Amino acid sequence: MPKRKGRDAADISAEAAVPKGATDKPQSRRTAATEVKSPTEAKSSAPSYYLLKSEPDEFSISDLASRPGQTEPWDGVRSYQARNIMQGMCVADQCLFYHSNTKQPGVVGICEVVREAYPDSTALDSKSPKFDPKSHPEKPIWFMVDVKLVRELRRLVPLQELKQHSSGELEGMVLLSKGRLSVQPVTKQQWDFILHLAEEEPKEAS
DNA sequence: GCCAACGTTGGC
DNA sequence: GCCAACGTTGGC
Repeated sequence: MPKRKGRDAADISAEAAVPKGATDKPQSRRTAATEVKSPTEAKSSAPSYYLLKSEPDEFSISDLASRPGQTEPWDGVRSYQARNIMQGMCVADQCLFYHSNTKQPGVVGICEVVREAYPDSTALDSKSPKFDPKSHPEKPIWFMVDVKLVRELRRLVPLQELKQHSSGELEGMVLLSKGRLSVQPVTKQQWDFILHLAEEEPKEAS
């Protein structure tokens, strides 16, 4: 049952929707990824990396851990930018699970894409708080992917700590510049660095 | 197609 | 709970 992940921008009102061309075609796979892959590499190679935000009051990493198969649709995304990025996701792509809008915002775990973008059922369900009357089964506007827990991190890596590296290893990280985007690409370098931080002892802020 | 007003996200 | 940042809307 739908719970919303992340609160994405705004209920989009009536004709707001559907920037033309945006709607029906999941853009070619991989375009949203951070690194452009060579044609030979394009299909079945290294995963791409992302960050997914969720408010833990709505859906936390432990909620994911307790789901059957530790798998859950990432529904409720209502921002075109975020949706477009999500539509670029492929099975086996890796995602940081980020807790937002909470006392201790930060990265808490890793999950992976186990099903690529398909229509978001909460947008089609008139009883859902995330219902969007403009989305139709034949012509859905909003999409979700299924994600499966890979593991929880050894410790929460706080946003505050990530910011300390904003002009170093994490320079250019989308989280640090586009705070509001709830589905974001992450580079492999950023990914590796954050996982590395997660293995360290917590350092107190200075 | 620019851009001011508006509304929301999300850190603090 | 405040409010800055920023995405979206809609007038022109």
